[in-house]
Amino acid sequence: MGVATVSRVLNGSPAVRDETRRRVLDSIEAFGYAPNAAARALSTGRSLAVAVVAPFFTRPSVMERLRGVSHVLAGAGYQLVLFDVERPGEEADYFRRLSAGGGLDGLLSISLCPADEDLDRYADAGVPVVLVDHPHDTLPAVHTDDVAGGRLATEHLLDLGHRRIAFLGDIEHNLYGFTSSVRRRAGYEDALAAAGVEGDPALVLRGPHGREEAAALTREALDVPEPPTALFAASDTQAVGALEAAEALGARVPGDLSVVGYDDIEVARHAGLTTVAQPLEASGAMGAEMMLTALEGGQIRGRELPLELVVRHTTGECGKNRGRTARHHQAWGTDRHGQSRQDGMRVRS
Amino acid sequence: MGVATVSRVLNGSPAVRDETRRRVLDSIEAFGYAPNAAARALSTGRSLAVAVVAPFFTRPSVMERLRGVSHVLAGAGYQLVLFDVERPGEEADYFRRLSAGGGLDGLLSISLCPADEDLDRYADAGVPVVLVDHPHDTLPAVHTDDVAGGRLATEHLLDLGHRRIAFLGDIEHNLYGFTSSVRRRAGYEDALAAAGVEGDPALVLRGPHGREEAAALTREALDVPEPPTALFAASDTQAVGALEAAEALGARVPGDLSVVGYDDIEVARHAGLTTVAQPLEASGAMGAEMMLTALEGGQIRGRELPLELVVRHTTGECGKNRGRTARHHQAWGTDRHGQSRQDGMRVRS
DNA sequence: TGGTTCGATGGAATCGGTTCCACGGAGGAG
DNA sequence: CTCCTCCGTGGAACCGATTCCATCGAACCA
Repeated sequence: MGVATVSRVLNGSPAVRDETRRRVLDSIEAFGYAPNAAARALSTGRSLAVAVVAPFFTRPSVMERLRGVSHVLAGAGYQLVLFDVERPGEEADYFRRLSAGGGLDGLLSISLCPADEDLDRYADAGVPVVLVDHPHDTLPAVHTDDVAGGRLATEHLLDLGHRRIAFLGDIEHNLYGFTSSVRRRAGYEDALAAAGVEGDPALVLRGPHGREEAAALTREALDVPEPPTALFAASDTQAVGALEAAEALGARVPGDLSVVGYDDIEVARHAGLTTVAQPLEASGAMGAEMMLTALEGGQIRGRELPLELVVRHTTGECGKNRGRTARHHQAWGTDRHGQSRQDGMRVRS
Repeated sequence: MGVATVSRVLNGSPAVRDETRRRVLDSIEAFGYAPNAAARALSTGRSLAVAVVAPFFTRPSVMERLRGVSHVLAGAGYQLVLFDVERPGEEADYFRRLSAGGGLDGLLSISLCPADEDLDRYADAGVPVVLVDHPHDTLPAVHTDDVAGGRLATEHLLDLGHRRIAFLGDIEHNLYGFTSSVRRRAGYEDALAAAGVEGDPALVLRGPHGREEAAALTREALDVPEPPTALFAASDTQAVGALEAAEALGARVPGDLSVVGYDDIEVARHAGLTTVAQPLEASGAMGAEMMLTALEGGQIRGRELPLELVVRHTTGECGKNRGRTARHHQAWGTDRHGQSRQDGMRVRS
């Protein structure tokens, strides 16, 4: 039994007699032999591992995407190497190091994008790059139409009769390079303009991403003579912060303030939040599928996923002071009235 | 410039003249050279990667532990290879495959434990194994005293005058091999016995882990002539399910039902849940530190982390029908009364 | 000035696979 | 019967690092 034959058996080559194959497998069993992954990687030039870079713990939505990625990669026998971006700027480090021969077969980036310089190096090295939740001109990306999403949310509020609608989002040039908030705001302004509502700069709130920060901004915005009657937050996390602020000020939701979020993360379902839903887990799964195709040498193109407005219990008609205080809406699961809290009415974009 | 010199420069060997080092670095820059990770791994026998196996998405507490692991490993320049256990039994597959030369330097298992057979193979291969959230006789493990935690929670309820105290936990022999629920229940029974309260089998609720399942069990348990006045859940997820059930039946929390959870995951802070807190992120970090020590050839021993009872707003004195309906407590952040919802009173174990 | 030591450097073996290529034997055709 | 083909198998080169060991030169001491 030469090494070549053993290798052929291990790799399922058909050019081995059945009897030989059996003999080899028996010996492998007897010796307790296990192939060395590093040697195989060196020889084949493929490590069967994909790097996944993202701010996993900073943004809950990213976790749900990761779940889809993990499922698909594991199913295909690929290893998932996790690079968590804890602080802004850290991702640049990862991207640089990975482009310098990290030994990974592919790079999947969630909500972030490598610098052009690094992208060139990936291209030179033949390492495919797939983006999830970040549009790109040349790279294959799984994304949604943030502008349409912003419009969808704002139109919903306009339809309910609201005219003083606040926007709550991220700082425009944040250090992570997140850009979705900017586009969602563009959709918000499109919708306002289309409805002939003049935008009020005082109603555009922006700050670092986070529940607390969002709550602080909302408290300020509500504590004025003529507060907004509705608010569109560029993420569910920020929307939840807004709900918290409304509660703190004794404002009823949706009676005094209607709130729409974005993403439909798990907490939105629990909070009964009306929100723009995008398929989070599916986006990760799709990104991973694209990565697999690219790794097999196939051609891939970016894909856009659909958005859906999920109407739950934090939005209502303007002026009707029905509704309870905000905290009443932060209830779990189904209520006694038969209707499920988990799923509200769904409206396709 | 021989290959040996280049290698020495890359590995920071002092046996290189400064001028030579500079010349080598210049050439590396000029050629855009990047070392091959697989070749290095083959040559050194170390891949600088650690496998982390856990049911990440099934249990929120595991995510928080992962965060600690990720931070420490990244800081030490190790790669984190994620193996998510989606379905019971899947972990056995992973453990087997990894023991068969996965090419990883170490194995860190969260809430799960490999079979003895696989452990033997890891030992033979010289691959260190560290357990987090799972006690073990021989393996180094980061764990807490679940029995003491169960006692802590139950004593709190007893101190408040409760006598009919229900326990809500996992099926004893669940397919994942989780055992913490069993030990927490032991602490619960210890505390009852010590207080001279006779246990009632009808008050011991067990089912598959999950919010919905917990809610269903609690609904049944409350819908009897003489329902329990308090409930200790073996996890926050289950406790939240119990809160949901209480709300559905119109039971006030803590007026009609006091609820204590376990873990202190993020949702517990938001729900104002009284719970037994354990340092989740720190447990992951500690496990990773231990792994690093083992990888450097050091000796490591298991460590026990402290528990703490965090009293928030879901527990109150027995018989006092104060309190609002359950949903009132599911509020975010701080309220207007000055006291922070995030942190309740803390009681050391 | 010659010999010795020490530090810097380069050549070559090594890790453990995959795969090209050569070889041997069996079977079919002329 | 001989030749050719084809299939199964084994030897050896190769992937790209690390590292042992030999070599070379300079410095130091006698």
